[in-house]
Order: sequence, then structure tokens, then C-alpha cells
Amino acid sequence: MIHSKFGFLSYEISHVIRQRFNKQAESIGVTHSQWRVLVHLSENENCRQVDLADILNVKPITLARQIDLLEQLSLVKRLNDKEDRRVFRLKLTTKAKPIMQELWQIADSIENEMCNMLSDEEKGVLSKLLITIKTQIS
Amino acid sequence: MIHSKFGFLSYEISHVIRQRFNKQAESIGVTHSQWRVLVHLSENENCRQVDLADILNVKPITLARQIDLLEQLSLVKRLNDKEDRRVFRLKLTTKAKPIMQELWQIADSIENEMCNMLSDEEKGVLSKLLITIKTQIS
DNA sequence: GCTTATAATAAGCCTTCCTTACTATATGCC
DNA sequence: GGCATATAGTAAGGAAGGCTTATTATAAGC
Repeated sequence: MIHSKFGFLSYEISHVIRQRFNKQAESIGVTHSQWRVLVHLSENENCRQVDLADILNVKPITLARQIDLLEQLSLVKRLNDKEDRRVFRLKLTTKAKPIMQELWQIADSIENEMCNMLSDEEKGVLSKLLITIKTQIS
Repeated sequence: MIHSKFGFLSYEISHVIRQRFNKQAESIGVTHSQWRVLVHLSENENCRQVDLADILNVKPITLARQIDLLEQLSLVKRLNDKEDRRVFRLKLTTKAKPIMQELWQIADSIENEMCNMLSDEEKGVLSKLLITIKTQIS
């Protein structure tokens, strides 16, 4: 028997996605949370840590730890800001680009597998509804 | 800018739901994960731990810890099985019933708040699509 | 110049989940 | 009966992701 509460459904589905992603990306050494950091960073290159933390909806210190790990993997670089010496600007390294392609393949394959009972139209509707909710809460 | 990947959307939405639930249910002393255990248990009373763990998609030891906590709160009881002495049968206590009502109110209010941009019809479609995915992966 | 605000980090904690290994019990087979 | 194998639950320990609180360095407003 499957529970229909939205809170449980979204949790359970994302839990499975994360589990599968973490397993498949283990050899690369990137977890789903770090992957999320990479993707949002790629869409906001040169941003400050505090901005990226806000986008990710986590506290700055939480992001700082993830950046530490990504910097150890040479996927992200902290650059000093010229105008404000408190600030680091975040950049993806050239090494990150091909690795992100691999990770996109993993993410896409998991997503396709999970949604293969849905038509393209249904997938579009689902995305639209989730985006509406996401917009509402952010 | 909001990312449209399904994996991120479901994660980000459930993350917000859990944060809000944990904050509002803090005084009761039940986290969202424990709440999830309670709800699935209420729909499968008298089940074994191993069955419930399977339903929740976690390892038996993970559930065992959560049952420990819920037993400390006197919300759940482990009963010895007559026929198989390895087995515990799980039951909600009478104390659990009114507390679960409170928790349902919290969960429902969070959900309504999050989905208040959606029509009833859209909510129905969303549930249906998520249930399709959940069924597919379980 | 002094106060207040901000960016990043440190320290330390909680929750959720995992892997591995163990105990006790049940069951199937010779 | 007696042994091998499987199963239910737990213990120990750890990783990941998140939090709160406090600190440091710098910026900016009055």
C-alpha cells in the first residue's frame, strides 16, 4: 500500500534518487549533495559562497564544508575578490567540465529510469507543478 | 533561477517540508523520519520490524534505532511473537493516537501552505504522477 | 574613529543512514 | 536426531549532511 501524502512521496522519491546517484557516482567521489553544489555553481559562476548557500537553501557553513571537499577533488576553486577581501569567488575548474558530463549522464539515466512510465507530456506537467511549488517556497 | 531537474526539485521540496515539520513538531519530540515510521506503522499494525524496514526502504538496523526512540516516547511497543521467538510485532500505543492527530495537523498545514498555488485538480494530478513513479521504483 | 553589518570559518553537535559482525532462533535436509 | 543455512534483531562504529553558536577579518555608515 502506497501512501499518497505529498510530503512522503517527495521524500521517498528523492531518497531513492540520492541512493542510486551516490552508488553510481561513488567511483568519481562525488555525492548527490556535492553534485547539487556543482550544478548550481555552474549556473552561477563567480558567485560568492554566501550567495550560493542561499541558492542551495543551506547555511553558509554547510556549503563551506562541501566546497572544501570539492576543492580537494580539484573541481572547484576559491578566488579572492579584488574589491572585498572578505569574499571568495567560486569557479569550476577545467577538470570539472568532463566530470560533470559523466555525472549528468548518471543523473539523466536515473531520472529516465524512474520516469519511464510517464509520457513526455506527463513529465512536462510534473515538472511544471513542482516548479510552481518550488517558486512558492523560495 | 530555478533548476528544472526532477531529482533536484523533489529533493529541495522534501528538504523544506522536513525542515518545517521538524521545527513545528520539536515540542512533541518527533522528527519527520520518526513521523514517517509512525504513519507507515499505523497502516501496517502488528508487522515485524523487518517488514516495516522494507516498507520504509531502510535497513533493519536503521529502523531498530528509530523504534528505540519511539519506544522511549511510549508511542510504540514491541510485542513478542508467539510463534517465532526471533520476531517482534510492532504496535502503536494508545498514547500515540492523539499525538498522531496533532502531527497530522502539522503535516497537513505545511502541505496546504506549499501547494496553495495549485488547484485541487492540479494537486490530484501531481499526486497521481508521483504515485506512478513511487510504484515503479518499489 | 567608532559601531554595526557581513563573509567566511571553527568547533561541536544531531539526525539519518550505512556496513560489518554478532546472537538467537528457525528451518530444511541428511 | 543433528548439522547447515537462513532469518530477525541488535551492537559498534562511521560517513554525510545539516544545524547552532561563536570567532575573525573586513567593510561601511554615521
